[in-house]
Amino acid sequence: MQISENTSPSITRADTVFIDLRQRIVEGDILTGSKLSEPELAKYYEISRSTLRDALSRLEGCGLLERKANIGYRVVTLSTEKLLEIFRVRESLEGMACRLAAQNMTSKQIEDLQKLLEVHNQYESLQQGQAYIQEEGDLDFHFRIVMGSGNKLLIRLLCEELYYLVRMYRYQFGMASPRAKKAFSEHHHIIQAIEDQDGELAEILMRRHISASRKNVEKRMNTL
Amino acid sequence: MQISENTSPSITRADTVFIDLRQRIVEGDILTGSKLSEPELAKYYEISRSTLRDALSRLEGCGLLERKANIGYRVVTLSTEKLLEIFRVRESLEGMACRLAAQNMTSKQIEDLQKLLEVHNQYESLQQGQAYIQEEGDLDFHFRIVMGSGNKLLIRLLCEELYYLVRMYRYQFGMASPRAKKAFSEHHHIIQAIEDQDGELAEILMRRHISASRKNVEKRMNTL
DNA sequence: ATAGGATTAATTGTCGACAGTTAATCCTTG
DNA sequence: CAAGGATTAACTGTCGACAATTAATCCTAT
Repeated sequence: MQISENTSPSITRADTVFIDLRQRIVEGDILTGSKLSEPELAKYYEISRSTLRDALSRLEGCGLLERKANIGYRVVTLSTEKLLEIFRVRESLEGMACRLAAQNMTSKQIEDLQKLLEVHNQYESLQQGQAYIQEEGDLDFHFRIVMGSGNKLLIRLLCEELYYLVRMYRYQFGMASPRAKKAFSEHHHIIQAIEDQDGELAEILMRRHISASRKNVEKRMNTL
Repeated sequence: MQISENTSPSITRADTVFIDLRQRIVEGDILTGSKLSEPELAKYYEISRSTLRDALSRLEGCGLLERKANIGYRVVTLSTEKLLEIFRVRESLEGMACRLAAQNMTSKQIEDLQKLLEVHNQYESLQQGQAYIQEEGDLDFHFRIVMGSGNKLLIRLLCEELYYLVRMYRYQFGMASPRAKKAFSEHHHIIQAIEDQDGELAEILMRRHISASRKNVEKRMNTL
């Protein structure tokens, strides 16, 4: 007898190490560009190298590690150029996600999204300029829209891969954007377009929203 | 003394198995949805399970295999729904790639692309309706534009991951499109926009080009 | 003293074996 | 004879060890 379609959540040692390493890399606990010593890490986690390598190969699949034959794994290096590349990809993918979300999101999902934004608004009025919470909230917003697209490939590419890189940049580059107020208003307009089931407009607004962030980084880059 | 920035091409056993398995999966030699037996495959390639698992984990990163804990790897199953999802992602990503290509491609790259199209044209006039060569040529065209974007993240996502899935669908679904002539003319228009460095138009044309293919599949799906 | 090369150490790639989990087989029972 | 459960077999997860490659150290020679 089949119980359900449940994806057996049997957790393995490699899984837990994978998740822990991912967080340490994203938060900069393991330094950008640093080489990972397999014996050292295996000892740290008290696991064998085989298990560790299983976790490492998955991190490579997420784009957080790079590997060279006979040399080993390194944490990816961060650069403004790469960050701009990420913005371009996000602009296109999230634009599409937003278009699809406008077609596919249920009214309950939209309602939840609106509530989320109200919560963020309160935080914002409480702690003016507190970039951290705000930025995390921003990613929550984008996350939900991607989920709302219903496109599993989009969800995998963005939520399970690219967003970890994005969070890595925010942790380590300190993306305290001066666009806080504007960004909030843009979020509201995006939700409105989704509520109106206007996919075309929703895509345009999302692309502008992300494009503006990119230009903001470009501008700051040029003033340095 | 450093010789160069050369990415040491030291090939490993896992590399060769990875490449060979990828081809066998794409071409359907290993059946869609089938479970991979690690002992069996290791015996086939005359390698240990460790080495094999290294190759398998990389194939999972490419989206060609799926893995469940304590159960193993399976070849991804193909479906029309998934194919449509791929088209949506391609539409957005390749649209952006085309926009960037219009800004960044050198005149020599553009020239080569035009020559490629001429070659395809000759093939087409020679062998009317020979879908195979034509479809491969189509992917060549798209491949070069993505490369021309200069965005390494885009290149990785499309050329090193998604395009293998696309080729897999073409091999196994037999995507003999009735759009041959139209597609050729669309390619010409796209190149023209790139040559004019009109990124905005180039993106629109590429998106329409891919969207038309998607609609073609949707139409055929509804008639079944 | 330094540059170059040989030797040593350390790290990654690969292997085979055992442990834990899942699937298959067989037996029992209603 | 079918259904359920216990037993067996097979497979994946994990481990430690050896081989091949890379990095570090030391020695030699100019």
